[in-house]
Amino acid sequence: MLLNIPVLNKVMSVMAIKKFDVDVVLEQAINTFWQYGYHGTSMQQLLQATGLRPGSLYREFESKEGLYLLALSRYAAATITTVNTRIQGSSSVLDGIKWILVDLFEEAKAKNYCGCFLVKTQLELSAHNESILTNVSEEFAKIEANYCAILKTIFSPEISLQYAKQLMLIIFGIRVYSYQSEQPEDVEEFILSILPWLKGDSNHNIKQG
Amino acid sequence: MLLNIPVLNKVMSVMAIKKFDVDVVLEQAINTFWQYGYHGTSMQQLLQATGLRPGSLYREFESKEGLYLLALSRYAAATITTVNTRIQGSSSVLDGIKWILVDLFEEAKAKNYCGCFLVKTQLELSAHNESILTNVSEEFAKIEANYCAILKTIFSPEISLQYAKQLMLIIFGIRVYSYQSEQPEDVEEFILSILPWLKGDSNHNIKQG
DNA sequence: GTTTTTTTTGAATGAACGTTCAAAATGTTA
DNA sequence: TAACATTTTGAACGTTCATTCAAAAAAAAC
Repeated sequence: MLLNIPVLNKVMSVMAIKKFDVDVVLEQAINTFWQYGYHGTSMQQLLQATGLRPGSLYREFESKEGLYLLALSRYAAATITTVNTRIQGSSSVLDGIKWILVDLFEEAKAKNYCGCFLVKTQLELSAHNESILTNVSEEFAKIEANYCAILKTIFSPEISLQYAKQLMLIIFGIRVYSYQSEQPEDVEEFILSILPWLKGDSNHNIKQG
Repeated sequence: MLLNIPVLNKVMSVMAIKKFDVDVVLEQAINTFWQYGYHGTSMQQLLQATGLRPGSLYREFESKEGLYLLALSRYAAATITTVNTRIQGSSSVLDGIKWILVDLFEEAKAKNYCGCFLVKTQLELSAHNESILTNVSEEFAKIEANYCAILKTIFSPEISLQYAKQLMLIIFGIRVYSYQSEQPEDVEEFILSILPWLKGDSNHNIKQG
């Protein structure tokens, strides 16, 4: 007897099977929107990128905006996952954060560098679309809170709040500065000169200290 | 006898007088593009904002892109002017720079905060329009060079280059971070914690020192 | 195998887009 | 005032936009 898992049950009993994979389509939509922006991407482009026909796309995502919102939240979730994976894979929290920042600079060397999808959305739609923008703000808040929680494992709550704010600002800075061709010669040194507490070699900021 | 100033001469002898002031129109175009972006602004909006008719606008600026390019370079020029005015009006170079940064945070409290027109252009059109983008890159280079020249009056050339890069990155950071509602409690302290050399109370970085 | 349910198709829709240009208006010259 | 030069007007152009929906196809149910 089959388990009565709702999704599974639905697939195996009532629904006709879809030809396309929603996850794949969303990934393709992210890449297109990320590169060209909301107003800069036409439905034509999205249809070509996803291989869907208008009817299928609209049945699944309701509208261009609906598709954008889903793409955006998926991107945001992936961002936090990437951060946490980096931290867990590092020998220390501070080392992990440092590498996240170095990675951002490295990412910028790619031929089709796109910056940050969330930042681009924030700037492009700040005067336009409220429903998308509240989503972006929430995602930024989540990301900052995530950094804060990470920092709290080694710093006091007050210091963690302060450093998380610094981190967000620096990340935004890197995301925009990276469009310019000339990067600092020694990226790591550059980062440490702005965020000296990443060195972790002084102990005057250690938690409860 | 009238002086033979070319522009004046042209106006008073050959040309029929225009009803609109190009400077004013450009200012209105800047505000519209700045707020809604290139793709997010329609010619309809521009016609309404400037009060011009299609024919007049196209005769003067050739195209939407032509108008955008002029608006952009005008904005960039104003940016550098603002910076230099601030520096000249301050008791010291470092104080001037500090106030420029504080001003950026203050600016963000305005109801219709628009961020930086150049940054928005860079992000929106990075995958689209080359002719506009090369302009943006050049303007950023000019702004960084201007900061560098200012810093060279008190620091060594090497240090000035390094600090100018830091400044640009932090300014980009502020420009994006400011969209978020919660600013640091003490903005000045926040700035000094990221760019401690702005304090100017240590002398280990002084020019030729 | 027939019925029922769901998905896909893709031509068609009306609206909005950036742009044009002949005609009218305006200002200048003689 | 007549002839000329320049600017303004605004309806109209062809294109592209996001979106729709009746019909066809496909899968599931019985």
